[in-house]
Amino acid sequence: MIENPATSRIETRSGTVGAVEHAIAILHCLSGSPEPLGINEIARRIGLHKSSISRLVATLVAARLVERDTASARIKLGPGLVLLAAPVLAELHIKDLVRPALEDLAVRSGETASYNMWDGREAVTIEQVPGPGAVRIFSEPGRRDPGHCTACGKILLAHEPEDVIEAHCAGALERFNERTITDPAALRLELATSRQRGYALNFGELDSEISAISAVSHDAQGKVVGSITVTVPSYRFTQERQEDLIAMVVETARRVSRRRD
Amino acid sequence: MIENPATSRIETRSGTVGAVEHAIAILHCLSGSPEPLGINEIARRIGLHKSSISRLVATLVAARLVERDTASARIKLGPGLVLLAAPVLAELHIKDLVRPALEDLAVRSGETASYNMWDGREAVTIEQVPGPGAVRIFSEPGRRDPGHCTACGKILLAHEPEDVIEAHCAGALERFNERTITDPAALRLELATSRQRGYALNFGELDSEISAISAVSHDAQGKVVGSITVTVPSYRFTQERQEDLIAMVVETARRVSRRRD
DNA sequence: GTTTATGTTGCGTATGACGCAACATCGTTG
DNA sequence: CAACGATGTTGCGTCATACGCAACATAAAC
Repeated sequence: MIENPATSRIETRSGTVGAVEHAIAILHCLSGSPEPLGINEIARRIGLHKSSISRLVATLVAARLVERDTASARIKLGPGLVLLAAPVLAELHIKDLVRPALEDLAVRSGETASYNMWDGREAVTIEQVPGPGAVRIFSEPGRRDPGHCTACGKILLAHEPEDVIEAHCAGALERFNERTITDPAALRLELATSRQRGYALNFGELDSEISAISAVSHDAQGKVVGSITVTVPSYRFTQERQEDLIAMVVETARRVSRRRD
Repeated sequence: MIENPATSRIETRSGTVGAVEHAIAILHCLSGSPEPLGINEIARRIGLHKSSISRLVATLVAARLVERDTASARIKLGPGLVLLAAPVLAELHIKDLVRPALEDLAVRSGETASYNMWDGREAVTIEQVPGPGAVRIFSEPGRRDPGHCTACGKILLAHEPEDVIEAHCAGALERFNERTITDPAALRLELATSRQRGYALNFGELDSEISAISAVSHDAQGKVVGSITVTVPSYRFTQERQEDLIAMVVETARRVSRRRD
């Protein structure tokens, strides 16, 4: 029903409930935006009528999955999500396993360390520990990184099923600078390489001043759940440091992948 | 419209979208259950047909808000919730403000400290730091505590709007032992007292071996967002310790309520 | 004042969400 | 091994309802 270019896409699959898909689209839409959105803005992005969005939002507000910003009356994600996510977070051992590992990594590497997960479209920063240096990379939890031009995005995408990778490569690969990989074939190769060597690199492909290394972590069943990333100012990303940093990232990723719950 | 004891209730309000309410009911249902649930079990609790639940769940699975347990194929909350909650958690300063405060409190009090939020029906443990002692209270994040017989439940409920309090007092107040407050009038008084003195106490009203102290924390706008709780084995909850513990809890709650974002 | 943007609320219609029942799988038990 | 029970998915018809429209409210812009 749509051909709106820059929208959070809706595709009415069968065997699923449309209204709920729309509600979820709203959540993703808000999650993708750094600031609260108005009803009209959401309607524009999703491709539904104002009135429908208004009612859907009212439903989500009642459950506190979203809330209205006190000042602007615009809509943002709400505390109800934290309540629902709490047991999942506990099971993922974010606090007692991932966070200490990130702190350790940040100290040893001297750079910002983060933990990311793949949301089906992009990599999302879940947890982050800034490096000790004066010049440091800063990124808020919730930040989203594209799959074709960031270290965490590439390594997480590389571990998705083949059809997801294919769809992504075939889609629009936005160019951010001359380093960005925009050729589908080149990206396919890059992902395959990253997957088999166990880590992905980013040489300023999104922002030329920022480089990074990322490796995936597994859960007790061996399923990929997230990735450990170190983000480094490009001018510090020298040949000799790369080896050490890669080793640290890979080792940290393995450490948080501990067997057993 | 409720006479079903152990169900996540549905009430079809106007101006909202029914199907989405049902999907949210499923999430709450799963959140309330310590273990994964089958389609039939969910259908029973929500009061919808198997087939409807099946389709709703399929929709939620596609968005990874829920997932199927690898072993049992039953349904539990999924990692997509973590992705959505990440930005909200950051804004609530759980990691950089609440957690350190809890660690400090756990050390100083020698008891388990936790942070809880109200989900509209019960108090939910968001973050928790076990005490240093050999005998310690343990509670998983995601754990839910009733509003009429726990410290965090009482203090959070006491700060809800008047109609919520009234509805709760008028509802079924389950008796767990001889200390549980089951008289509506007594509960109303208890809540009012707790609110005005700034903290709530629990003298083994849920489990006679467990006592607790809890005080609310505010956000930058002064709105109540959660509560700080210390949980103490009842045999250690002596008169002389109470004063000190109360002071610590109240002070910690104020500390995490810092003005400023 | 006029004008533009933004959000909520009846209202009719056609879409689709629900319940039913048949069909698959399993796991269990005699 | 057959027979059973319990569980989950999938057409199918129908009635509820989610959607778009348009009018109304508010508020901001110039």
